[in-house]
Amino acid sequence: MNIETAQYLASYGIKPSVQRLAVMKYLLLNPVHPTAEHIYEALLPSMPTLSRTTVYNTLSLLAERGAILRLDLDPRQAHFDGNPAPHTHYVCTRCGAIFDAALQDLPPGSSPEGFTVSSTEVVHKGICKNCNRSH
Amino acid sequence: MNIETAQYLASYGIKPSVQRLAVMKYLLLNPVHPTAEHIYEALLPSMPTLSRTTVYNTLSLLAERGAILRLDLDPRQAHFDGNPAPHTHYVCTRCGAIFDAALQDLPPGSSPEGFTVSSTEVVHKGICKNCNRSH
DNA sequence: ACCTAATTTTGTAATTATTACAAATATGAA
DNA sequence: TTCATATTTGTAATAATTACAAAATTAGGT
Repeated sequence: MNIETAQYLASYGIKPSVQRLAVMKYLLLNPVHPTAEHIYEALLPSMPTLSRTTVYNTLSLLAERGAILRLDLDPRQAHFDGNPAPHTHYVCTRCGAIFDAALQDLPPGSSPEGFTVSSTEVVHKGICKNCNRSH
Repeated sequence: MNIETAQYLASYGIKPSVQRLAVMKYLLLNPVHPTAEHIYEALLPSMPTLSRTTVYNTLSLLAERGAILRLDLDPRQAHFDGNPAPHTHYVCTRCGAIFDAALQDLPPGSSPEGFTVSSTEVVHKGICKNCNRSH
Protein backbone atom coordinates (compact mmCIF):
# COMPACT_ATOMS: atom_id res chain seq x y z
CA MET A 1 0.00 0.00 0.00
CA ASN A 2 2.79 2.42 0.85
CA ILE A 3 4.61 1.32 -2.26
CA GLU A 4 1.54 1.91 -4.36
CA THR A 5 1.05 5.31 -2.80
CA ALA A 6 4.70 6.14 -3.38
CA GLN A 7 4.32 5.21 -7.03
CA TYR A 8 1.22 7.32 -7.24
CA LEU A 9 3.10 10.31 -5.84
CA ALA A 10 6.03 9.62 -8.15
CA SER A 11 3.70 9.72 -11.13
CA TYR A 12 3.01 13.32 -10.21
CA GLY A 13 6.68 14.10 -9.71
CA ILE A 14 6.48 14.14 -5.92
CA LYS A 15 9.19 12.60 -3.77
CA PRO A 16 7.79 10.46 -0.98
CA SER A 17 8.21 11.08 2.73
CA VAL A 18 6.50 9.53 5.70
CA GLN A 19 4.26 12.58 6.05
CA ARG A 20 3.41 12.92 2.38
CA LEU A 21 2.52 9.25 2.16
CA ALA A 22 0.31 9.52 5.22
CA VAL A 23 -1.58 12.54 3.91
CA MET A 24 -2.01 11.05 0.45
CA LYS A 25 -3.08 7.70 1.84
CA TYR A 26 -5.56 9.37 4.14
CA LEU A 27 -7.17 11.20 1.24
CA LEU A 28 -7.37 8.04 -0.85
CA LEU A 29 -8.93 6.01 1.95
CA ASN A 30 -11.30 8.71 3.23
CA PRO A 31 -13.12 10.20 0.28
CA VAL A 32 -15.07 12.65 2.44
CA HIS A 33 -13.39 15.83 1.20
CA PRO A 34 -11.70 16.60 4.51
CA THR A 35 -10.19 19.93 5.54
CA ALA A 36 -6.54 20.39 6.48
CA GLU A 37 -7.47 20.45 10.16
CA HIS A 38 -9.50 17.27 9.81
CA ILE A 39 -6.53 15.47 8.27
CA TYR A 40 -4.16 16.80 10.90
CA GLU A 41 -6.32 15.57 13.75
CA ALA A 42 -6.87 12.20 12.15
CA LEU A 43 -3.16 11.55 11.65
CA LEU A 44 -1.89 13.00 14.91
CA PRO A 45 -2.51 9.93 17.10
CA SER A 46 -0.34 7.74 14.89
CA MET A 47 2.23 10.48 14.16
CA PRO A 48 2.55 12.52 17.35
CA THR A 49 5.29 14.77 15.96
CA LEU A 50 3.27 15.77 12.92
CA SER A 51 2.95 19.50 12.45
CA ARG A 52 -0.01 21.37 11.09
CA THR A 53 2.34 23.27 8.83
CA THR A 54 3.48 20.03 7.23
CA VAL A 55 -0.11 19.11 6.47
CA TYR A 56 -0.68 22.50 4.84
CA ASN A 57 2.59 22.33 2.91
CA THR A 58 1.89 18.81 1.74
CA LEU A 59 -1.64 19.59 0.63
CA SER A 60 -0.41 22.61 -1.30
CA LEU A 61 2.26 20.54 -3.00
CA LEU A 62 -0.14 17.73 -3.88
CA ALA A 63 -2.71 20.14 -5.25
CA GLU A 64 -0.11 22.09 -7.22
CA ARG A 65 1.15 18.96 -8.91
CA GLY A 66 -2.35 17.73 -9.65
CA ALA A 67 -2.38 14.69 -7.38
CA ILE A 68 -5.38 16.01 -5.45
CA LEU A 69 -7.97 18.76 -5.78
CA ARG A 70 -8.35 21.80 -3.57
CA LEU A 71 -12.07 22.57 -3.47
CA ASP A 72 -13.60 25.96 -2.73
CA LEU A 73 -16.86 24.54 -1.49
CA ASP A 74 -17.03 26.55 1.62
CA PRO A 75 -15.99 30.12 2.27
CA ARG A 76 -14.56 29.21 5.64
CA GLN A 77 -11.95 26.65 4.75
CA ALA A 78 -10.58 24.60 1.88
CA HIS A 79 -11.60 21.01 1.35
CA PHE A 80 -9.40 18.43 -0.34
CA ASP A 81 -10.27 15.60 -2.65
CA GLY A 82 -8.00 12.62 -3.30
CA ASN A 83 -9.66 12.11 -6.64
CA PRO A 84 -8.13 14.62 -9.04
CA ALA A 85 -10.44 13.73 -11.92
CA PRO A 86 -12.95 16.49 -12.47
CA HIS A 87 -16.34 15.69 -11.01
CA THR A 88 -19.40 17.40 -9.65
CA HIS A 89 -20.07 18.10 -5.96
CA TYR A 90 -23.32 18.35 -4.05
CA VAL A 91 -22.96 20.28 -0.79
CA CYS A 92 -25.63 20.23 1.89
CA THR A 93 -25.85 23.73 3.29
CA ARG A 94 -27.49 22.49 6.46
CA CYS A 95 -25.19 19.71 7.65
CA GLY A 96 -22.18 20.29 5.42
CA ALA A 97 -22.17 16.81 3.88
CA ILE A 98 -20.51 16.59 0.49
CA PHE A 99 -21.49 14.11 -2.21
CA ASP A 100 -19.71 13.30 -5.44
CA ALA A 101 -21.25 12.76 -8.82
CA ALA A 102 -19.88 12.19 -12.26
CA LEU A 103 -19.23 15.35 -14.20
CA GLN A 104 -21.55 15.38 -17.13
CA ASP A 105 -19.98 16.71 -20.28
CA LEU A 106 -20.63 20.40 -20.05
CA PRO A 107 -21.98 22.03 -23.17
CA PRO A 108 -19.20 23.98 -24.84
CA GLY A 109 -19.15 27.24 -22.92
CA SER A 110 -18.42 30.54 -24.49
CA SER A 111 -15.21 31.31 -22.65
CA PRO A 112 -13.96 34.87 -22.80
CA GLU A 113 -11.75 35.35 -25.81
CA GLY A 114 -8.20 34.18 -25.24
CA PHE A 115 -8.99 32.45 -21.93
CA THR A 116 -7.35 29.05 -21.45
CA VAL A 117 -9.33 26.84 -19.10
CA SER A 118 -7.27 24.52 -16.93
CA SER A 119 -9.90 23.20 -14.53
CA THR A 120 -13.64 23.30 -14.01
CA GLU A 121 -15.58 22.98 -10.79
CA VAL A 122 -19.32 22.40 -10.62
CA VAL A 123 -20.96 22.76 -7.21
CA HIS A 124 -24.61 22.23 -6.44
CA LYS A 125 -25.77 23.54 -3.08
CA GLY A 126 -28.94 22.40 -1.41
CA ILE A 127 -30.36 20.15 1.26
CA CYS A 128 -29.51 16.49 1.58
CA LYS A 129 -31.90 13.59 2.11
CA ASN A 130 -31.32 13.40 5.84
CA CYS A 131 -31.78 17.11 6.44
CA ASN A 132 -34.84 17.13 4.18
CA ARG A 133 -36.39 14.37 6.26
CA SER A 134 -35.93 16.12 9.61
CA HIS A 135 -37.72 19.01 7.94
CA MET B 1 -31.66 55.49 -8.82
CA ASN B 2 -31.97 55.24 -5.06
CA ILE B 3 -35.66 54.69 -5.45
CA GLU B 4 -35.07 51.95 -7.96
CA THR B 5 -32.54 50.33 -5.69
CA ALA B 6 -34.92 50.60 -2.78
CA GLN B 7 -37.60 48.88 -4.82
CA TYR B 8 -35.13 46.21 -5.79
CA LEU B 9 -34.31 45.58 -2.14
CA ALA B 10 -37.98 45.61 -1.23
CA SER B 11 -38.66 42.93 -3.83
CA TYR B 12 -36.36 40.70 -1.78
CA GLY B 13 -38.04 41.67 1.47
CA ILE B 14 -35.19 43.92 2.61
CA LYS B 15 -35.83 47.25 4.28
CA PRO B 16 -33.69 50.04 2.88
CA SER B 17 -31.10 52.03 4.79
CA VAL B 18 -28.43 54.40 3.59
CA GLN B 19 -25.80 51.70 4.01
CA ARG B 20 -27.78 48.93 2.38
CA LEU B 21 -28.61 51.11 -0.59
CA ALA B 22 -24.96 52.08 -0.96
CA VAL B 23 -23.74 48.49 -0.89
CA MET B 24 -26.43 47.27 -3.26
CA LYS B 25 -25.88 50.15 -5.64
CA TYR B 26 -22.16 49.58 -5.61
CA LEU B 27 -22.64 45.95 -6.58
CA LEU B 28 -25.04 46.83 -9.37
CA LEU B 29 -22.77 49.51 -10.81
CA ASN B 30 -19.51 47.59 -10.40
CA PRO B 31 -19.98 44.09 -11.74
CA VAL B 32 -16.43 43.06 -10.94
CA HIS B 33 -17.27 40.58 -8.17
CA PRO B 34 -15.70 42.63 -5.40
CA THR B 35 -14.80 41.40 -1.94
CA ALA B 36 -16.22 42.84 1.28
CA GLU B 37 -13.01 44.77 1.86
CA HIS B 38 -13.06 46.14 -1.66
CA ILE B 39 -16.60 47.46 -1.18
CA TYR B 40 -15.74 48.92 2.21
CA GLU B 41 -12.78 50.84 0.85
CA ALA B 42 -14.71 52.07 -2.16
CA LEU B 43 -17.57 53.45 -0.07
CA LEU B 44 -15.56 54.87 2.81
CA PRO B 45 -14.62 58.21 1.20
CA SER B 46 -18.27 59.11 0.67
CA MET B 47 -19.47 57.56 3.95
CA PRO B 48 -16.72 58.17 6.48
CA THR B 49 -18.62 56.64 9.36
CA LEU B 50 -19.22 53.36 7.54
CA SER B 51 -18.13 50.32 9.48
CA ARG B 52 -16.64 47.17 8.06
CA THR B 53 -19.08 45.18 10.18
CA THR B 54 -21.98 46.88 8.45
CA VAL B 55 -20.61 45.87 5.08
CA TYR B 56 -20.29 42.26 6.23
CA ASN B 57 -23.77 42.28 7.81
CA THR B 58 -25.33 43.82 4.75
CA LEU B 59 -23.68 41.42 2.34
CA SER B 60 -24.81 38.47 4.46
CA LEU B 61 -28.37 39.76 4.52
CA LEU B 62 -28.46 40.45 0.77
CA ALA B 63 -27.04 37.03 -0.02
CA GLU B 64 -29.39 35.27 2.39
CA ARG B 65 -32.42 36.88 0.78
CA GLY B 66 -31.19 36.12 -2.71
CA ALA B 67 -30.57 39.70 -3.85
CA ILE B 68 -26.90 38.96 -4.55
CA LEU B 69 -24.62 35.95 -4.81
CA ARG B 70 -21.80 35.02 -2.50
CA LEU B 71 -19.17 33.31 -4.63
CA ASP B 72 -16.58 30.84 -3.38
CA LEU B 73 -14.15 31.55 -6.17
CA ASP B 74 -11.16 31.98 -4.01
CA PRO B 75 -10.15 30.20 -0.83
CA ARG B 76 -8.91 33.43 0.72
CA GLN B 77 -12.04 35.54 0.68
CA ALA B 78 -15.60 35.66 -0.55
CA HIS B 79 -16.56 37.57 -3.67
CA PHE B 80 -19.98 39.07 -4.24
CA ASP B 81 -22.03 39.38 -7.37
CA GLY B 82 -24.87 41.83 -7.80
CA ASN B 83 -26.41 39.59 -10.41
CA PRO B 84 -28.21 36.81 -8.56
CA ALA B 85 -29.13 34.91 -11.71
CA PRO B 86 -27.04 31.76 -11.98
CA HIS B 87 -24.19 32.15 -14.41
CA THR B 88 -20.76 30.77 -15.09
CA HIS B 89 -17.50 32.33 -13.93
CA TYR B 90 -14.04 32.25 -15.45
CA VAL B 91 -11.30 33.01 -12.94
CA CYS B 92 -7.74 33.83 -13.98
CA THR B 93 -5.45 32.12 -11.53
CA ARG B 94 -2.58 34.44 -12.42
CA CYS B 95 -4.09 37.92 -12.09
CA GLY B 96 -7.35 37.12 -10.31
CA ALA B 97 -9.62 38.65 -12.95
CA ILE B 98 -13.13 37.25 -13.02
CA PHE B 99 -15.27 37.01 -16.16
CA ASP B 100 -18.94 36.19 -16.45
CA ALA B 101 -20.57 33.98 -19.01
CA ALA B 102 -24.04 32.67 -19.53
CA LEU B 103 -24.73 29.45 -17.72
CA GLN B 104 -25.11 26.76 -20.31
CA ASP B 105 -27.97 24.42 -19.58
CA LEU B 106 -26.30 21.73 -17.58
CA PRO B 107 -27.13 18.20 -18.59
CA PRO B 108 -29.48 16.68 -16.05
CA GLY B 109 -27.13 15.63 -13.28
CA SER B 110 -27.61 12.53 -11.24
CA SER B 111 -28.06 14.20 -7.88
CA PRO B 112 -27.76 11.99 -4.81
CA GLU B 113 -31.12 10.52 -3.95
CA GLY B 114 -33.28 12.89 -1.95
CA PHE B 115 -31.02 15.89 -2.49
CA THR B 116 -32.81 19.17 -3.26
CA VAL B 117 -30.62 21.54 -5.26
CA SER B 118 -31.11 25.23 -4.51
CA SER B 119 -28.20 26.76 -6.40
CA THR B 120 -25.49 25.78 -8.83
CA GLU B 121 -22.10 27.34 -9.34
CA VAL B 122 -19.85 26.62 -12.30
CA VAL B 123 -16.30 27.93 -12.11
CA HIS B 124 -13.66 27.58 -14.78
CA LYS B 125 -10.11 28.36 -13.68
CA GLY B 126 -7.34 29.15 -16.10
CA ILE B 127 -5.31 31.96 -17.61
CA CYS B 128 -6.84 35.04 -19.18
CA LYS B 129 -5.95 36.65 -22.48
CA ASN B 130 -3.72 39.31 -20.95
CA CYS B 131 -1.76 36.89 -18.79
CA ASN B 132 -1.46 34.48 -21.71
CA ARG B 133 0.03 37.23 -23.83
CA SER B 134 2.71 38.27 -21.33
CA HIS B 135 3.65 34.59 -21.34
C1' DA C 1 -43.84 66.78 17.59
C1' DC C 2 -42.82 63.39 21.33
C1' DC C 3 -42.04 58.93 23.45
C1' DT C 4 -41.03 54.34 23.26
C1' DA C 5 -39.81 50.06 21.11
C1' DA C 6 -37.51 47.89 17.56
C1' DT C 7 -34.05 47.94 14.14
C1' DT C 8 -29.66 49.12 12.39
C1' DT C 9 -25.02 50.66 12.72
C1' DT C 10 -20.69 51.11 14.87
C1' DG C 11 -16.24 49.82 16.98
C1' DT C 12 -13.61 46.73 19.40
C1' DA C 13 -12.25 42.30 20.55
C1' DA C 14 -12.22 37.44 19.56
C1' DT C 15 -11.92 33.58 16.39
C1' DT C 16 -10.03 30.86 12.88
C1' DA C 17 -7.74 29.34 8.66
C1' DT C 18 -3.64 29.99 6.58
C1' DT C 19 1.17 31.55 5.71
C1' DA C 20 5.99 33.20 6.89
C1' DC C 21 10.04 32.01 8.62
C1' DA C 22 13.94 30.17 10.91
C1' DA C 23 15.73 26.33 13.44
C1' DA C 24 15.97 21.35 13.66
C1' DT C 25 15.87 17.06 11.43
C1' DA C 26 16.20 13.75 7.86
C1' DT C 27 17.85 12.24 3.36
C1' DG C 28 21.02 11.21 -0.40
C1' DA C 29 25.26 11.54 -2.98
C1' DA C 30 30.21 11.42 -2.90
C1' DT D 1 31.11 9.49 7.36
C1' DT D 2 30.49 14.13 5.60
C1' DC D 3 28.48 17.69 3.16
C1' DA D 4 24.67 19.68 0.68
C1' DT D 5 19.90 19.60 -0.04
C1' DA D 6 15.23 18.79 1.01
C1' DT D 7 11.80 18.34 4.47
C1' DT D 8 9.63 18.97 8.83
C1' DT D 9 8.67 21.40 12.90
C1' DG D 10 6.96 25.11 16.00
C1' DT D 11 6.03 29.66 16.78
C1' DA D 12 4.61 33.96 15.41
C1' DA D 13 2.29 36.81 12.03
C1' DT D 14 -1.51 37.78 8.77
C1' DA D 15 -6.00 38.37 7.28
C1' DA D 16 -10.92 37.42 6.70
C1' DT D 17 -14.76 37.03 9.31
C1' DT D 18 -17.81 36.93 13.40
C1' DA D 19 -19.43 38.09 18.26
C1' DC D 20 -21.10 41.36 20.99
C1' DA D 21 -22.53 45.37 23.40
C1' DA D 22 -23.14 50.28 23.15
C1' DA D 23 -24.74 54.14 20.32
C1' DA D 24 -27.59 55.87 16.80
C1' DT D 25 -31.43 55.77 13.84
C1' DT D 26 -36.08 54.72 12.44
C1' DA D 27 -41.17 53.86 12.76
C1' DG D 28 -45.56 53.76 14.99
C1' DG D 29 -48.80 55.39 18.24
C1' DT D 30 -50.43 59.14 21.04
